[in-house]
Amino acid sequence: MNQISLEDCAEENPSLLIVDDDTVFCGVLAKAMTKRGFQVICAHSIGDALSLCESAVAEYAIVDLKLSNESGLVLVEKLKTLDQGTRIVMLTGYASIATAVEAIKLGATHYLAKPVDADEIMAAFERTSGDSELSISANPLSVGRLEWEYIQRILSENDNNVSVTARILNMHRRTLQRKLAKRPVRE
Amino acid sequence: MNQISLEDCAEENPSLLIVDDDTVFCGVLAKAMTKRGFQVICAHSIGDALSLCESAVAEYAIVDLKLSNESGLVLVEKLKTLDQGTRIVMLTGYASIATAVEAIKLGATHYLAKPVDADEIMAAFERTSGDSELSISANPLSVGRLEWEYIQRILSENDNNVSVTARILNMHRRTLQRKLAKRPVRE
DNA sequence: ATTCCCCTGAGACAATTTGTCGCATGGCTA
DNA sequence: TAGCCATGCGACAAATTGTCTCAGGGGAAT
Repeated sequence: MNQISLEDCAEENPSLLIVDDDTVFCGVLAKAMTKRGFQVICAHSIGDALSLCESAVAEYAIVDLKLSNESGLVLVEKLKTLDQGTRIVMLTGYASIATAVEAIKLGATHYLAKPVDADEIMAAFERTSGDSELSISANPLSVGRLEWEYIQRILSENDNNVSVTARILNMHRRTLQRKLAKRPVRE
Repeated sequence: MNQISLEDCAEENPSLLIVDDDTVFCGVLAKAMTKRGFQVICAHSIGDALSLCESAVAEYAIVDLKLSNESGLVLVEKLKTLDQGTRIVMLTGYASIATAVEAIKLGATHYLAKPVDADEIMAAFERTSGDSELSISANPLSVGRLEWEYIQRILSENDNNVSVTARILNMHRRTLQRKLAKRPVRE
């Protein structure tokens, strides 16, 4: 595939903030993005990220949804507050429609499910709403996937409280814990 | 639990546009929403919906993603162009993260996967970004119940062919057989 | 009529997933 | 500090699934 370039940018080397608690992943991605012309900085927690942004807010950001016990969503919100123009791509291994909706509403530019490669992230940064012809998938979600999406939705509607969600869903907390620990069903 | 009310609205009966090519679903939903105080109008295609909006744009809208061979996404875009204030909930039996992201970027207020009930839609209209405090989840379906509803839908969409449905749902035919043999109850 | 092909119901048994309990930790509040 | 609740996680039994297999029942093409 062809590389998507950011040559059009006024800046020579746009700044990019990568926030993920997985240091290995962070490193790999940092390298790939540096090669694509970004000036990369990494952070592994919301606190780290914010202090790094004190001096200057990054123009681009890649934020993981699940940061240890914090939610990347709050970081998205804060980054957007600091600078409306920041383009943020949310990344996660536990993708769900519920969190995707939240992320976009909070101002994320795009939302991608891991695994992703650097080119996909580049494309996500470039994307503007409506410019893609989305073919509507003809096949419904698998039951496993449906369950995952539903659980994520109820969970987010209940402030991520596992115990409450388990009670509402009429399932055992232990079971919910185990389901949440797994990756969403491959589609 | 307690019903979510829209009493706060200036209007006595806010107008609601429902767009779905499934006339049966449309009818059922229209009835449910009327009971909840909306002045409901139904449309079964983008063209219908737009001509209905010529005189006055609805304050609320429920749009199905898959309208025959059209995409509900373009309708979302148009409705938002006509009136930025319209609150739109996107609905679909073919949910995906990609379309959810697109819908929100185009201005939809929320995005829900079928099956849903009227109370969930009410909650979606109420919901504002990031704010999960007023989570007044009515009485969501239990996961078991959700699965049952979903299976029934896919099954009927496939002419009650158990084998085909099992493949689509990515589950074993034997398992589907067993689930179908059980009572639909379990709330 | 016979052969394919696909659907269906159902038994049996192993592989997984859940239901339950229990326990330790940590935050919040009276 | 005690009481309450949420959370993570180990352990083991109970229940559900995954697999395989067999025995029909149409329908369509030969």
